Amino acid sequence: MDTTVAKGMAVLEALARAKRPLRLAALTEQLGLQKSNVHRLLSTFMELGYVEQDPETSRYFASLKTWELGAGIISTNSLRRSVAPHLQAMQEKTRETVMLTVPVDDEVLFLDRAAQVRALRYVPLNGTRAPMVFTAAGRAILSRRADPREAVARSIAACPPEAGYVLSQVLDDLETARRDGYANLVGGFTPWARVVAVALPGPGGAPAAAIAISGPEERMAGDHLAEVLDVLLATAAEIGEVSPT
Amino acid sequence: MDTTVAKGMAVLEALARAKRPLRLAALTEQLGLQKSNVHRLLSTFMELGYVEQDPETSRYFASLKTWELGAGIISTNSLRRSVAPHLQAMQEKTRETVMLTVPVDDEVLFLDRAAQVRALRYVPLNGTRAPMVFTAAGRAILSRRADPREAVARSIAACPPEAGYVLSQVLDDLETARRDGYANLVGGFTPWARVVAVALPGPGGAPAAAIAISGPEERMAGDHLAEVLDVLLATAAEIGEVSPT
DNA sequence: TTCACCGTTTCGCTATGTGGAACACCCTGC
DNA sequence: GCAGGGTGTTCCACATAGCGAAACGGTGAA
Repeated sequence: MDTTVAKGMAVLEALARAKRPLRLAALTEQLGLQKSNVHRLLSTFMELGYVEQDPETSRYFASLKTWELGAGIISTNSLRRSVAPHLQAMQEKTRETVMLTVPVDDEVLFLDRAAQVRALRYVPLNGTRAPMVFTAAGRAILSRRADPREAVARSIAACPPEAGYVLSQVLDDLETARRDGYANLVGGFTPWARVVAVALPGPGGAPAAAIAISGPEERMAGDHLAEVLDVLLATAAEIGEVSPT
Repeated sequence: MDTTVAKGMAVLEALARAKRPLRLAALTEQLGLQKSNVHRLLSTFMELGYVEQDPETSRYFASLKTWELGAGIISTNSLRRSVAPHLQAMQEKTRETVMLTVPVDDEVLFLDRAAQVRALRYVPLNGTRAPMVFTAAGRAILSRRADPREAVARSIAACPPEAGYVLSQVLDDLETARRDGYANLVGGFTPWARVVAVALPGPGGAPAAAIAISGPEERMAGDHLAEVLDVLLATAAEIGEVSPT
């Protein structure tokens, strides 16, 4: 284990997560490292171009080069590339917001989305995470897992207590989702919306991703909801098996 | 200078840039490092979650966690956030592809774009770089610099020789762009397109970004081109000064 | 079977990063 | 105006953490 690299990545992560430039002191405290240590790491990153410093406030922030790093990955991500056109098609057919997510250790990660421009701000940004049971996509994935009990319990613990999720109830919901072939959630991570989602199997059959369609609760009902579900399930069948990387 | 971190970032960068998982041997050769050294760095990154290994081929690739790192940055990038709505408006008015770029050491970095779905694949991906003089956006920025001669020369050297750019000619073009208030380029980084671009001033007046509109050469002419230019210049005026971070 | 190449592991050496402390520079409030 | 606490930055002796040559074990081709 290369501790210097680990510390460095912790610094970069902290800067990337922060909404605004950070003081050196804030970083050292947050990371529990030595002042001089953090300072040298920051100097190194600045020399490499990954971090910049506001000359006035001498606060540090991650540069666009750090963004480039990730942008290169997502552009070659085979899952996103293969599903993207289907997302577009679904969006055009339903006129609702559609999303692609993948499971990452008890959370779902929002990978891609397609939406009308005006609706974009109501959708989680690409790169955000949410507890699995807090989203329809996560529930669709869990409902396809062999033994989700443990993961569900951990995931519930990660949800805000106001959600009031209890294990038995969520497990029942998952069973329903399993039978129906899709998950249906209202009042989760996007409180204003009803979201329906279906898991995409990876090689071996285990769920490797999920596609979801989201809309205002009052609109996601009746005939329109039925139509949305048709599109969702048909698209999932069309995509078939995906490769998780 | 923290050499371990520098080596680590070089490894991550190589993995992120690669289109497919890389062999250990390929990495060591490409980076000129020791086999065991690269191996330990990779192990560290795997432990941290930034790198994964294909269990069958034992090839290494950067994980989605690496993408998350950058995704966090761009979502809070004030330049992109403030310009994005203007990009959308320009796209809707002109029906052409519009882009936002920033200069990064003699290159332009594509930050954001708005396009009709079908046209998306003809546009550089977010996160791509191109030599400044090879793009209209870069030329718009250079034309607003006090003394671009040196940067222009370096940038020409970075262009493919087939482009056949010569210093005096490019400097003339820049002078024209300076007079007109916009750059106009055909046959550059996107060979099939005519691109017009205008620089956005940062605090202090130095150009800090550029917005560009791109379309097929035959369509970007006559009245339509005039209209496109109107929209471009009006939007730039509307945006005014931007903050470079 | 042999050979060549690959990823992985080991281990002694020393170069390298460590962290405590001192420094220089604001501010702010007495 | 001057002491005080707060910055970010620099310094340096020490020991540890990373280095790299070499050996190992597995796989596939000749």
